Amino acid sequence: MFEVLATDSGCKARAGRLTVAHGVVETPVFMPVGTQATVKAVSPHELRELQARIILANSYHMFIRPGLEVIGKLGGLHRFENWDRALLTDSGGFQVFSLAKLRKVTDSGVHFQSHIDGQRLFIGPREAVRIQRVLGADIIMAFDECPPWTAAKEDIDVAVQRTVRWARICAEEWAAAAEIPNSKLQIPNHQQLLFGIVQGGGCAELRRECAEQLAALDLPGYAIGGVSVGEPEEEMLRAIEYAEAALPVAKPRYAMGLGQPNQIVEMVRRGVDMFDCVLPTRVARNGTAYTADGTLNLKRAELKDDPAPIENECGCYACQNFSRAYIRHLLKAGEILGLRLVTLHNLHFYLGLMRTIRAAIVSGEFGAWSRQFLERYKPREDYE
RNA sequence: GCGGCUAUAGCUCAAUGGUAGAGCUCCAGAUUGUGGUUCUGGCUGUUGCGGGUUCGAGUCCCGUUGGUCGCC
Repeated sequence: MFEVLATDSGCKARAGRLTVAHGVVETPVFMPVGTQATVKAVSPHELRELQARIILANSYHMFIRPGLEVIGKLGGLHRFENWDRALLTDSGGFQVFSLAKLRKVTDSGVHFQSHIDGQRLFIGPREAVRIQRVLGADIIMAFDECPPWTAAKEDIDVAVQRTVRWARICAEEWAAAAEIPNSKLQIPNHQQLLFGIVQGGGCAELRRECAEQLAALDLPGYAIGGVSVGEPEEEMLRAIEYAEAALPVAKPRYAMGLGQPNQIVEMVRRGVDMFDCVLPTRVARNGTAYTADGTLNLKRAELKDDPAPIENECGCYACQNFSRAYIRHLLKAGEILGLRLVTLHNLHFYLGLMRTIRAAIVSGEFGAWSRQFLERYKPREDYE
């Protein structure tokens, strides 16, 4: 299912191939985020044209709306959203911690209130796997506890122990291919790959311990979670290094929720294969485009009569057909096309970046290429 | 023509006779397992104009101009 095809001589970057039920995914890969069974502002047809090979959806959101019965009845998430390539669902762990109003965490799972209608619900490791079996994604995620970056070390320790315990239960449930109530969709177990999630905050020992415990389960892949939760960039990269060092080389590594283009290059260098991040799509909706030089705020007054495309060398639909002046006008006027064009551009940028990275690794030029890229790319302001 | 009301930031409007403000717009930022949201900053005034009263006037008085409503 996963093969490492080439490894850089100067760092841990590798080019790989991940084979799942709905196709082959070449890594390093960026996965556009489609939380509510849609990558916001773009159609599946456009995603195919952008050469997206795998996208995300979110169990938590699907579970509370429209609900599993609906998706089960409509034949699973692939058919529901008309996406025939690879699909990954997040377990809902993160959302329970970031969105739910009230929640009570016990060793068996999390009791919480829906952020939509206040309905009281429960998700634990077994529930998370069952939900994701109904949804039917190619890759499913273990149910984890994602504490805030600022949490005390004891609390992070508790989260790590729970996350490991829950991962074992998820693996059990996954292996058992249990009956799924209310589902017409029966997916053979081998068609869904379960990924474990490493927690441990900024603590080297906890990251290592968590990664080792999960590695012992011999899951098809591993994610690094508990990042993109407000930590400074350097600490984030260190957390990635701690986790990566204890993960099996032969399995894909997925950095959850990350990151900026320069951060992705840094993480590829550290051996990460898979990424998802809302930035290219979210920031597009606020009028910001990614370019090889950094971000460009398209609402800026100085662009009001600029005939140039967002980015000169870009081959995306927006850049091939429209000026900055026009796109700025659409954004200022609140027109939907503005959001769509910037989203298409940003996804084109991210997906193209990954193809370039992969080609550089394969040809042995990744070290030189990445230095050049990081030299030119001016990141957004530091977090604080 | 007569009478009433009214005139304050680009817009809509606040401000006991005591340092002219708010919302929106505009400008500049933020956003990392989603947030078309939201948040943080910033610019802008001969208070229609001319006089007067007062220690002090956006505020009170007189005149004037524009707007608006009503009446011959």
